[in-house]
Amino acid sequence: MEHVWAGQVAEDSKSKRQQILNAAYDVFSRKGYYRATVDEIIALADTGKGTVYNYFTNKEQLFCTLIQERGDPFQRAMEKVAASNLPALNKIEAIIKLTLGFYGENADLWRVLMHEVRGFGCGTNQANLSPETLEKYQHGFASLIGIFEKVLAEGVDQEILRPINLSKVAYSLFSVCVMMVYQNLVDDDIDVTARNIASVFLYGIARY
Amino acid sequence: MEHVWAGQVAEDSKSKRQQILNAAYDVFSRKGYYRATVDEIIALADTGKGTVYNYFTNKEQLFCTLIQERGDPFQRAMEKVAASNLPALNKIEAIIKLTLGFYGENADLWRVLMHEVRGFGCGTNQANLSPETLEKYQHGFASLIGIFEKVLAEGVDQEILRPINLSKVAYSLFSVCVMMVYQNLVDDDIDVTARNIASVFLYGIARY
Amino acid sequence: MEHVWAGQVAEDSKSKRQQILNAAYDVFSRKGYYRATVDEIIALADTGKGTVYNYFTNKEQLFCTLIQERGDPFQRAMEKVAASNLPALNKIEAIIKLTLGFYGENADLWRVLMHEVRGFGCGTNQANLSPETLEKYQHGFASLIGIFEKVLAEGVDQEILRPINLSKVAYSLFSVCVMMVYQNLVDDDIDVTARNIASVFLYGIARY
Amino acid sequence: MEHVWAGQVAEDSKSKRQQILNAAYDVFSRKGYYRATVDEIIALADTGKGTVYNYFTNKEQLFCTLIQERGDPFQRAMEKVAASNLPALNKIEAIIKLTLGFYGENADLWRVLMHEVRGFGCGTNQANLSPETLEKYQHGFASLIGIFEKVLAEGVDQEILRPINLSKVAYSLFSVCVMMVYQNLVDDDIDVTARNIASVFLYGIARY
DNA sequence: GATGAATGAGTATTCATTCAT
DNA sequence: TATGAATGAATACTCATTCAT
Repeated sequence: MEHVWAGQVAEDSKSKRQQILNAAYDVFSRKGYYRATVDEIIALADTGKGTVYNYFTNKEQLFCTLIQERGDPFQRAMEKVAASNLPALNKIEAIIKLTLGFYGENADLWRVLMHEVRGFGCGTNQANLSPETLEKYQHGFASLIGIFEKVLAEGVDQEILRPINLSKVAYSLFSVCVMMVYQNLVDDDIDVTARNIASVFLYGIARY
Repeated sequence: MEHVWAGQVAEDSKSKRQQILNAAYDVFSRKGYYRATVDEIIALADTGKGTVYNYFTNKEQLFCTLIQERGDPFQRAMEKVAASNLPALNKIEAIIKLTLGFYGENADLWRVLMHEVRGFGCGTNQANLSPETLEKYQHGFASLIGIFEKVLAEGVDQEILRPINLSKVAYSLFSVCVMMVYQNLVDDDIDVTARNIASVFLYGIARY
Repeated sequence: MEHVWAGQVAEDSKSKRQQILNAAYDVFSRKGYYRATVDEIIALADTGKGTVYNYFTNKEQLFCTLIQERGDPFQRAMEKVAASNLPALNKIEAIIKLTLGFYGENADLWRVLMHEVRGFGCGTNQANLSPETLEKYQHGFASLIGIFEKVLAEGVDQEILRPINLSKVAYSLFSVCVMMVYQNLVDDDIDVTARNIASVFLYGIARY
Repeated sequence: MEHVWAGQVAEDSKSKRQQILNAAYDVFSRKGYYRATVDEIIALADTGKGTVYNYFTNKEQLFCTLIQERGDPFQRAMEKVAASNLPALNKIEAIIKLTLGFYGENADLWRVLMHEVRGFGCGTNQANLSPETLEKYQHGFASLIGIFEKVLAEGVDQEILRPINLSKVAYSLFSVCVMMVYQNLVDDDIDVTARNIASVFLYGIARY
């Protein structure tokens, strides 16, 4: 696409893949999986159509790569917090904060993902994505919730929290985080929002 | 239409239109708006293609009819509870219960609706549905949340609840209800789940 | 459609056909043959869809009936003038006048007809109308031109006109009449326009 | 695209796009705009359906391209004659000849165009083509007639022609040309026909 | 590697016509 | 006779994917 000097070419060939990923992020976020077209992606990435298929076997695999590259660091960060030796309550606040931060940054793309993986991991799917892909993300989602559960379990073990249904509360906490993000209800200072969420879940909204 | 015995007539009068609506419910629920094809709907409804367009002007209008016919009674039921003179806490539990019940019954279709109306009412849309339709449902969603807020506000006024950010808590409560439904975490006895959700929000999960 | 007294019914059943024809005239004129829909016609005629097919076997046959009912009187009027014993020049002016008048009144519908009968009667058709229908109108058109020729021939025989190619001049005269109508170049007093057209053809536009 | 010998290249560079245009010319000419189907065009052009939409945005735009590519040279040729310094009478004959030639070669397609642009530029349209397209061609038609008028005006100015209604005669001349073509009344030697037409208009058909 | 021309399966929608009442 | 619900063939257009250069 560029008839320039060699150095440029080398850089270009390295960045082609990234250019495509960046463009794909943009387009998938704005249009959703189905309405995103390869044509729009290449226009934005300034590449040829074939190039996409050199790096990615599929529209689907392109999408998955995107998800993975962005999601993995988050997953690892969450696991790191869970494995740390912070006090239980601090851990709870920390994972809330991480979750708010991550979804805040990736709101649009993850909204798309969530729809494609229909209903946060359940059901009778016959979606746009292949069954294998679907399963993968459902699994990933489950392990994310697992982290919430694990942290909550610590609180229960340490008798800081009442004996609760871990799974339900984990899902609830997660859903509230996501909802706050999607409704633009997260304060400029994420810490504040995280603390508020934690506060509601810990102490409730009733007087006394 | 048929000079047969009453039972038949009753079935027939619902006939084509209802058959189509039922089939559409099924297909939209399983496939989402975009992937749902009119062809599949008519195959399931056992009608000709033209028949769909006799009763509905559009794929979109078919979808909207579906949503409206199911959603309106729910909305009204919610408003009725809000307008009742139950004690504030009972109202809260009641709207939670209604919400769990409604989403439990319409889980799949409302999942689809929520995706199309992107992220529960926000954002940079370029969806499958027309802007007008979109706006309508965003408005409907907002008024649903409004009911949660109103009921919570009563609790605050009556000094049963602490002074909270009504909007945030309303969204939170709603999101938890929906999440419970979508994760199949609702007990056979909805009352139990409703009470548990209320309990967590009111008194928190911390000991003391 | 009306639950009225018998007399009315009798009138209605007679007028249904006419109502449909009137509506059809309107719709075909405005939309052309292809874009005219039976639905629009019945809406205008205030009849049921089936009724159209009681009186007319086809959309095509409905159109043809329309053409015939309007065209036949014109054809006969033309023939009458041709058979009259007016002086040749007066005959020419008379058929010009008749033509201007007829096309003026039926401009839109005849525009449609002319298109369907592609190119005033020639060629490699594969039109909307059936071959038989086509042929019929091409024949009708030919006999119309024939009348022009016949009248011109009289002029030549009587040595009022130079020896000309009758056919060419006939077609020319006709085309000018139609063009005047379609371009709204016909004066309020048709006689004036007819005389002008005759004048140009008879004496030319050159000085001397 | 092909590293082959020149002849091949020439053919190929015209290749798909031109194949489609040729096929489209054929089909539009035979079927008219509405009945011409993209399926038939691609069958004739021996291409895939998508290919058509790579080169043309629309069925309409395909049609317009066809018209433009053929019509523009004619329009320019006419303007050139009008701007030349031939004697007025020769100009008249020349534009008649050009018109006969052009419509002779493009009879079928222009018949279609004329119908779509309803009645040579008038009226209550609700056509198949978009309003913009329509307007464009109505304008093009008007400017064609304008050339006739201009040339006639010269004759009047030079007192070769009587003071006539330029517009009416212009339309008349044009309509006669077109009619001659559509009725296959043009002689093998176009000059002859052109001279005859001019002769009738200039000197009339009456003796003396 | 990079490209983009070519492809065709897939989809919403229209509308003349039928036929049971 | 009048009706209109039901029908399905027909049609423009989209877009992921391939492959020759």
